[in-house]
Order: sequence, then C-alpha cells, then structure tokens
Amino acid sequence: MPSTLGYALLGLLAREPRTGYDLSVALRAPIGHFWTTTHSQVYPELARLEQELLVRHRVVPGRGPRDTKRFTITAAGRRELGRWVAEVPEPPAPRDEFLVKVYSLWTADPAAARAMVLALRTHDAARLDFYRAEEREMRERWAEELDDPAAAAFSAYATLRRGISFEQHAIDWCDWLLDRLDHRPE
Amino acid sequence: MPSTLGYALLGLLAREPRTGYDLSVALRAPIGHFWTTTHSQVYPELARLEQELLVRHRVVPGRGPRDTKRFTITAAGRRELGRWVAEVPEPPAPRDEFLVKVYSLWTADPAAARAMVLALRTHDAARLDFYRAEEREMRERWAEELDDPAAAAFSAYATLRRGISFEQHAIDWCDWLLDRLDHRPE
DNA sequence: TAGCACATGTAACTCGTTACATGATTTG
DNA sequence: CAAATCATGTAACGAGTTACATGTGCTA
Repeated sequence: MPSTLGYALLGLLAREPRTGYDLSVALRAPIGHFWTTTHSQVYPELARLEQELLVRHRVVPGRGPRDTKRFTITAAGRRELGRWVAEVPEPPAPRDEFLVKVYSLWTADPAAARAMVLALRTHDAARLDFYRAEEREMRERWAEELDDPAAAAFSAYATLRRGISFEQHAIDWCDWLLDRLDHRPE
Repeated sequence: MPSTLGYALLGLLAREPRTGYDLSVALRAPIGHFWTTTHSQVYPELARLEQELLVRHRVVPGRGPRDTKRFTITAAGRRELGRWVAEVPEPPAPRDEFLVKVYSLWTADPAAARAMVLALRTHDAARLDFYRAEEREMRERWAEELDDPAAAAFSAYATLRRGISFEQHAIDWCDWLLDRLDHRPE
C-alpha cells in the first residue's frame, strides 16, 4: 500500500492528469497547505504507484524542453484512494517545535521571549489573510459546488476552512499569551 | 547544536534532574503532548548532550534493579536552552494525514466518510476532556505560579492552554463538516 | 509464577531533506 | 544575456520508528 505521500498524489490525480513536475509544484512548501514535499520524493513515489497499477503515464511532447510524462489515475487507483480515505487514521504523533519552545519559555530573556511569540503571531496572521483570499477566490469560481459534498471542490474547500479555523485559534492563543507575558506580578 | 529532541530533554531537565528512563516516559506517546519519542532515541541524544557539556550525569544506585544515570542540566545547558527558545523557529512543514484524507473525501462512500470524520471528532473530544482535567489539576497544584511568566509552571500551563484551544477548534470544524455532509443538495 | 515497571542500550529500516546532475525555453 | 520556469532523475544524510537484546524487583 502507498505511503501518505502516495495518497496525496492520487488525490491530485483524481481531479486531473498531471506531470510529475505539476505534482511537485502542488506539493511544494508553502503551496501544499497540509502535505509538502519536493520533487525528489515525487518521482520515485510515482514509479511505485505505477508499479502497483494505481496510476499510469503516457509520454507527451510537453511544453517544456523535454518529453513529459502525463500521469493519470487508474480505476484501481480511484478505488484504493476511496478505501483509504474512509479508514480512521492513527492519531498523529504530536511534534510541534514551537510548543517545545513555549514549554521552556520561562528560561529565556522575557523581552526576547515576547518577541518570539509576537513573530509567530504575525506569521499566523499573514497565513490567515492568505487563506481568506483563497476562500474568496474559491467562492467566485465554484459557488454551488461548494455545497455539494460529492464535488471535488467541496473537499478542497473543507481543508481551507480547517486552515482558517486553525489560524484563528493560533492567533487567539498568541494574544492570550502575549497578554499574560505583559502583566507579570511584582 | 542539539536537535529539537535535545532541547525537549533540556527543557525537562531544567525543571528537575531525571534518568533517561524518566525522560523516555515523559516523552512517550501520548504522554508527551507536543513532542513524542521512544527511549531508543533518548539514550543516544543524552550522550550527545553530554558530549557538548549541556548535561552531565552521576550514577546512582537506583530504585530500579540496576544502577541508574541521573542527568542534570549544566549552566551551559541552561544558557543554550534560553538562547534557542527565543529564536524564531522556521514555520513547520505542514504534514497532516487527516487533511490529505479530507482533500479526497469526495472519492469515498458518503456513509463511510461521515463515520471517519465522526471518529476523529470523538477522539478530539476525548483529548479535550483529558486536557481540561489536567488544567484543573494544575490550578490546584500551582495556583499563583500560573500567573507568573517566570515560573516553570506557567510555561507548562501555556502549552496546555494551546492544546485546549486546538481541540476546541478541531471539534468546531468537525461539527461544521458533519453538518455539511448531512445536508447534501438533491 | 506471570506480568509489569524499572532501566539501558544497539541495529535495521523508513521517510523526508538537501545536494548533485543535466539541460531547453521563455521572460525581463 | 541572465534568471526563472519547465522537466526528470539519483545520492547522501538525518531524524524517527520498530525490532532486537538483557535483566531485576515488585505485585497480583
């Protein structure tokens, strides 16, 4: 069975055929909002998917300088993707470097600690703005499809809403923490 | 410079000396709420920290069957920890298997997809309950220290608040999605 | 007396990142 | 004409997981 990256690739190919390069771009940080990687992982993974008959490719005289491989998901690939999606995943191993820092915040210089948290807050706020802009675009492009859970656009929209919700929570928490860092007892 | 795991260990040792075993237990899933690992990573990492003079150990006739190594953070270790904490971290590479599934939710059987999301919601609700219980315990144990950013207890409390905030956001989002999955258009 | 908690380590493997390698076409 | 984009791969390295390895003391 494919790795999570394999299923991410299948999820993109279930929408439309793409080249390895297209897939790499879609999964490049920070474009891939919930799973990122680089092309050096994509090409071998595509080869594995093809070996398992979940995708196949046809060589196309590409717009690029060299012949490109246009990958398509197979019927078996679609079935496998749908099966995997419905499986309840193991809870992810928590691994958040930022919280490791927060856990030791008391050991740092107070002003420097405050600046670090503020920088994070700024970053989260920028991401929230970016997500909101993307949400507006989506609403214009798809309108009714976003209400239909059977539409591919709906699934993408749901992940976007998750991002917006997450950033809002992160910002609220940063504000709470910054407030506490300011009002230290005498 | 140590890895993130190394700093997690330093953060624990900055509070009190511990054995490798104690550290492993603290970082064992799901006890470590924001960074987990197993003992097989802890022991080599402790050796590296010691080589860099950030921790040192003394052999103690332990309560266990064999002699145990009691690790203590050094002054240099404390300095290095405080320095690292104030550094603004790179934004983490997003990697959320669950959202990879959501992105392809439209390819799954609707009833099975709904069940998957509901299972996740149940899991998040259980974690929220667990965090809230821990919060109550903390309030009883530390009371005033939780208002003082210079206290170690405050930093631990801040990470707990983050967990609570995160789970609340996750649950709200699951409820939104479940509602959408139910009201599909004809 | 069987299993769990204590206690510490090594080895093999998987996944992900960074660097190496090549090279044509388009855009500024 | 320099840089970015298109386009596809391999190799070396680092971090994390799982399995291997050993052994005592306490409790049900």
